[in-house]
Parts: sequence; C-alpha cells; structure tokens
Amino acid sequence: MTYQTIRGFRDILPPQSDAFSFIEKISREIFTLYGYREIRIPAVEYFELFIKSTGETTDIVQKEMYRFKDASGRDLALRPEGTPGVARAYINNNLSQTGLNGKYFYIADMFRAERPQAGRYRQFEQIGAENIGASSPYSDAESAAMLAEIFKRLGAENLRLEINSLGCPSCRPKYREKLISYLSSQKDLCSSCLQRLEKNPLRVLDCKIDGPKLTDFPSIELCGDCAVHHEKFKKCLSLSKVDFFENPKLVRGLDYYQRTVFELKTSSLGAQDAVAGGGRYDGLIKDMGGPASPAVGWALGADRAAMIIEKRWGEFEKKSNVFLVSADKERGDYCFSLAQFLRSENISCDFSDFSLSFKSQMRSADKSGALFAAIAGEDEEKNGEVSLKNLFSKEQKKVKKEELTEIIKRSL
RNA sequence: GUGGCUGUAGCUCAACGGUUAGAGCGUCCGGCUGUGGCCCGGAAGGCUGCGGGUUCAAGUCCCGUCAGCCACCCCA
Repeated sequence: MTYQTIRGFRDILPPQSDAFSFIEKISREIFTLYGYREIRIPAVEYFELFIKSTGETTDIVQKEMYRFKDASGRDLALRPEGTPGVARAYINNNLSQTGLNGKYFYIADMFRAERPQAGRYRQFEQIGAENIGASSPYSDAESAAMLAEIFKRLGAENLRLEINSLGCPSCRPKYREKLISYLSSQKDLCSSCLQRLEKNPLRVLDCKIDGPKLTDFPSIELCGDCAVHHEKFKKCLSLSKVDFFENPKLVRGLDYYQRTVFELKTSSLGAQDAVAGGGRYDGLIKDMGGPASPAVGWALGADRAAMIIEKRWGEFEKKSNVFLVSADKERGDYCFSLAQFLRSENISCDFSDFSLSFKSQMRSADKSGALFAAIAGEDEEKNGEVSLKNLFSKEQKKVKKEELTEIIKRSL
C-alpha cells in the first residue's frame, strides 16, 4: 500500500529545497538591512479573524479557507495569508507601546483550498513584511524597494513592478459610484463581472475578459492628501532607482488596501503571474480593535520565486568538501574517526560505505562533488596520515592528521 | 468550484485489444586485489496511480476515483 500526497500539497526536494533556503537567506539579509525583525505567528486562528481582516466578500474567505471546528467546537481556520495574524499579534501584544518601530517580517506556510496547478499550491510559503505605524510615503517606497531588492539579489529577470493608488475613505466612495455608473452603461460584461459590479467594481477592471475592452474607463480622482502621497511614493521609488509601471487597473483582492498598492509580475509563470503583492492598509489595525495605526506591507510567494530562478537551482546545492575513502575493509574505524575529526574542525565531509570496494568508494567520491578525497589504508593509519587527493587537479599527497585541517581550509 | 488533457521502471518515453510490458538515461556491482569521471560487461528495479466493468484476452476500450498539468477563477 502506498499513499499519494494530498491534492495541492507536495514534497519539496533538493535542489528545489536548496533554492527555498537561498530565497529565505537573501530575504533575511535584506530584512536586516531595512530594520525588519522576525515575527512568528500561529498557523491556526479564529475563522472570524480573517472575516474581519481579509474581508468577508473576498474569494479567499468565501471559498478558499481551510475552516474546521476543533474538539471544543471553536470555529478555526488555517491561515490563508499572514497580515491578519501579524495585525492580531501587534494588537494583542501592545506592540505600539514598545517604542520600537513596527517592522516585522515572517516566513511561513499559508493554506488556501484552490484548485492547484503549477505555481499554485494549497500549502505555500509566503515571505512577508509589515510596517505597522508608518504613515509616510517614504515607508511605502521603502517597502516596495525592499521587495525589488530581494528579487534583484535573487537574480530574477523579466519582472515588472506595477503600482496604483486606490484612494482613501474620502475619495474612493465617489470613484466607486462613478465607476459603477460607467460600468452599468457597458454592454457585454461577463457574468462574474455583473456580480462584481455591486460588490467590488474595481475588480471588473482587472478582469481578463472585460478588462481589456474597457479602454475609456474613468480614472480615480485622488483627494489632495492621496495625490500628494502617491506622487511622493513614486518620487521615492525613483530615488531608490526602482523601475515601476503605473497600472490604473491594478486592484488587489483583499479588502483592506487603501492608497498605495503594488504587485510584482513575471512573464514566465503562465497564469500565476503575481510573485508578490502588497500595499497600504491604514484602517485595518483600528478596525480590528487596535490603536489607529497606518501600515504598509507585502508578501511574496517563495514557490513562485523559486520557479523564476529555476535555472540556478544547481548553484545552491551544498556539497561536502571532503569524501572519506578506505583503501581496504579494515580501515573503517580509522576513516570514520577521521570524518568525525574533520567535522569537529568544521570541515564538511561524507563517506559511502567503507566495506565497499575501493573503486566503488571513489566513484561515490566523484559523484559527491567533493573537492577532496581523503584516502586511508594500512600505511596511512600506521603513520597517522591520510592521502589527500584533489579530485579536480588530481594532485595527491600524504599529510599528517594534525596538518589536515589547515591544508584543507587553505584550499577552500 | 467549472471545463479540458494526462497518469507505464528513479527520469524521459515506447508497446495494433493478443506470448514473459521494452528502450535510452540514471542506479548498483564488476572489468582495475590502493585511485573517480571515459569505455566495456552484468544486475537490480513494474500489481501499467487505485477500484470496478466489457471481452476468450485489457497497459490499451468503458465507468468511477485519486493525483498532476492547462485554461477559467483567484492570487503569492
């Protein structure tokens, strides 16, 4: 009897897992550079938390949640995104009172019960950053530039940062009305857009069927504050030397965004073209019962980021530096203790099976990609030595155990 | 959630409804008793995703189911 993995869930094996590690490592470095600290939040929260934050009418909440009742009947859910949990933690732990900035990053798996395809899984890793308490457009630019910097260091190409402003509670409602009347005058809207018309008319602009046809749609008239904010945001992106494209049709699928929104898109992932997305959510913390706190943040999909740099996966594999080979079956103990000695000296090493033939062990040494083969037979053991062979230059010489560490480290 | 395509060895794929399901690559062992890659020889590895049905006979046809992929949808 064997088992398949559950639909949408999968094993991540080398070298893909090495790519994930690399992405996480680069991200952590950049977060540190930008003054963000790590927050770890639960995978399970009350279902209601996500209604309040992500939004009752969003697809995420309406049809993609892993929702369940626990043994005591509590209505719970696996997190579908990170922002609600971070916002909840910010409020619960009174983080606004620490005197420190509210910059937090997380690296965590999210769960959404969507129909899977490549680049879209039911369990997927998001790397996210939230800056809570920050109201200035500098923070928007800092956040977006930090995102761009991560992908730049990953060596990702063919990416496009799209930005837009959705306005605020004082200018968005007017636009909404205007847009509804414009859309109502349009014929041939698809059935899902007819439904969106009421709930979220902005989303119609983003529709793949109707969107392209809507060329003369009214653009948003930002209020004075929003306009100033948006211009400053763009200026600071330019100061950061980050390329961007204004997309007046860019809308985000979560309810909490205001003003700045942005998305990082790729041309190499088919329909799953969004590798990261985020924006400003000034009202969320207060709506959730916390202190009025402006905020800006984003999340990137580690899986999609990994796919974009798939050509480089081989580079991330970690190989041992030394491969131990016993010249005969009696040398197992000696070789094994040498391996443990090298490891205690912080030199990575590996071996196959000291009872196998010499040839077989050498083949394994070759395949391991190690720089050195450390070969020991009767002579070497007698003299406390090992024959160190550089597998690339083929140079070989006997060295004393005491000199081994230095000689190897010099070559790395 | 809707529609479509696809599941055969570790991987990429063959096999008209008809013997014992094959190949290349990879893996392992050996040729070389202490020197890897190349070469040569050999071996292991399959309940053809799973379950039913049709048939004298099913990897092949039908149904169901599970899984993957593509588009929709959605988003990271």
